[in-house]
Amino acid sequence: MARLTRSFFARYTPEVARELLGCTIVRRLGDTELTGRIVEVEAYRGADDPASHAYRGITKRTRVMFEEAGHAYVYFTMGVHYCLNLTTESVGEAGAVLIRAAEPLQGIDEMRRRRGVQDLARIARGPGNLTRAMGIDLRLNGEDVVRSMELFVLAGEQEKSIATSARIGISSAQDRMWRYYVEGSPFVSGDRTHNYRSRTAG
DNA sequence: AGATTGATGTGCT
DNA sequence: GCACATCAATCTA
Repeated sequence: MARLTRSFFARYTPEVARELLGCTIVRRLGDTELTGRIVEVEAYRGADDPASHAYRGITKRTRVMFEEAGHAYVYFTMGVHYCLNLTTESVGEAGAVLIRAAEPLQGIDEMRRRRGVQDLARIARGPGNLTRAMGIDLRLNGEDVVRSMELFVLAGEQEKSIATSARIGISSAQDRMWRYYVEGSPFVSGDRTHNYRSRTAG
């Protein structure tokens, strides 16, 4: 499968988010290649999205969300976790897709070791767990995933059964169904409440 | 300069 | 359901 291009990312964020489902995220660490099929994402935009880090404009942290699409936006949260986003939209328009969960494909033993759990379904379920499994931290903030050899995304089959819900851990903009996930996948995070409140779409 | 606040995960109850 | 680990950016003054 071919690598995702700049023009794939430089579009309306919810559309990019939906189409990232089924794509393969690749993390190269020297000889080892850690890969997973993306099964859960969330879309975040800018001035029109109160739930977004970019809502209040450009800051040191959110700068990358406003620049050229197709870059990694990595941030640290709760004193413990890193979260990986891929930037979207045109230059000057903020946008990013949070990668929330993936189905492990290659380098499973290495990811098990990094996570310290055996259960395949738990290795990359949840944004903090995914980055931990794949060795992603602030050093990759700003990485150009269109050109990088360390972190990139391969195109996949378009998912058929996609469900949506409000974004997890967000109190504002509850009416915006900007979380997308593969319906029924055991690799998806979120409790029964979140997934019950969702609806099929696509 | 100091305080506040998380786009979380786990383990215990 | 709830406590807690633990840090960087942002907010407040």
